[in-house]
Amino acid sequence: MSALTVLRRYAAKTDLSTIPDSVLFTHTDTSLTLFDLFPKSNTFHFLMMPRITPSLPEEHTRDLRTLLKWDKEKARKVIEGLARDARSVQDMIKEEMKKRFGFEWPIFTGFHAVPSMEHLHLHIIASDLFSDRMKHKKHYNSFHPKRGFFLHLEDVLSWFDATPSYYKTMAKLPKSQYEPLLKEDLICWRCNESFKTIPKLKEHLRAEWEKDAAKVKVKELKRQREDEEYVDIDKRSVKRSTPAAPEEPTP
DNA sequence: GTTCTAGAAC
DNA sequence: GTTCTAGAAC
Repeated sequence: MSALTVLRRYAAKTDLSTIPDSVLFTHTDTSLTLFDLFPKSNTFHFLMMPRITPSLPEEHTRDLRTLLKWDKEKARKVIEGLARDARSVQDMIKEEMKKRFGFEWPIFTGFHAVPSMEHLHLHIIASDLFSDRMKHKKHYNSFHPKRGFFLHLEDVLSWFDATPSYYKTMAKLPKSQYEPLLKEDLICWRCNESFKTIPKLKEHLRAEWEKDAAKVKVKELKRQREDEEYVDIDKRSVKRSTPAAPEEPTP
C-alpha cells in the first residue's frame, strides 16, 4: 500500500476494530484521530480526518482544496464537525500535559496548505517542535504558526463567513504560492530568532520548552515549602492553644 | 511521507 | 574531518 494513500484506507473503514490501538487514538461517528506515524512534536501529534460515508464521498475529501471546491455549506459542515471533535482532543492533550508535565503549552490545530498524503487531515500538534523526526527545513516551516503554510483551523472556518470573493480566493490554495514558504529561513516561532541549521533551531526550541517546564518545578517546590510552613504554624498554634486564626487567603 | 547519499558548509 | 542539507528514488 502506498504511503500516500494509507489515510484514505483508514477513513473508509466501518469496522474500526481492524485498526491497531497503536494507530487509532480516538474516534467519533464522523472522525478518526490517529497517532502521527512521524511525530514532529516531542510530545503530542495527532492526525484527525473525516470518515468517508455515503454523504461524504472520498472524491470530495482528497484534501482541503478539493473539499472547498465542493458545495460550500457541505464543506462548512465537514470543517465544523472536525472543529468540534478537535476541541475534545485538545482537552485530552491539555489534561495529559498537566498530568505528565505539570503545565500546559500551546497546541497548533490546522491543515497543511499543500499536504503530502491523500485524504483530508487536520494536524493537532503540541508546539514543542523538536522531535527526533523533525529533520528538515520543510518539516519545521510546515508547522510554523506564522509562516503561512500551516492553515489554522479557526482561520479556515473564518473564510466561510468572509465575502464570497475572499472565500473563492482562499479556497484555491495554489501550490505555487504555498510551496516556496517551506524554503524560507528557520525562525523560532516564539522569539523570531533565526537559525542556520535544524539542529541549532531544535536545541533552542528544546531549551525554551525546558525553561517553561523548570519554572513549573520551581513553583511546585515553593508551594510545597509554603505548605510545610503552614503546617508548622498550625502545630505551634495548637501548642499555645490560641484560637484558630481566620483562614489565610490562598495565593 | 521517508530513505539514501553526494557534496556544500563549516 | 564532520555536520548538515537537499534532491532523487521509492
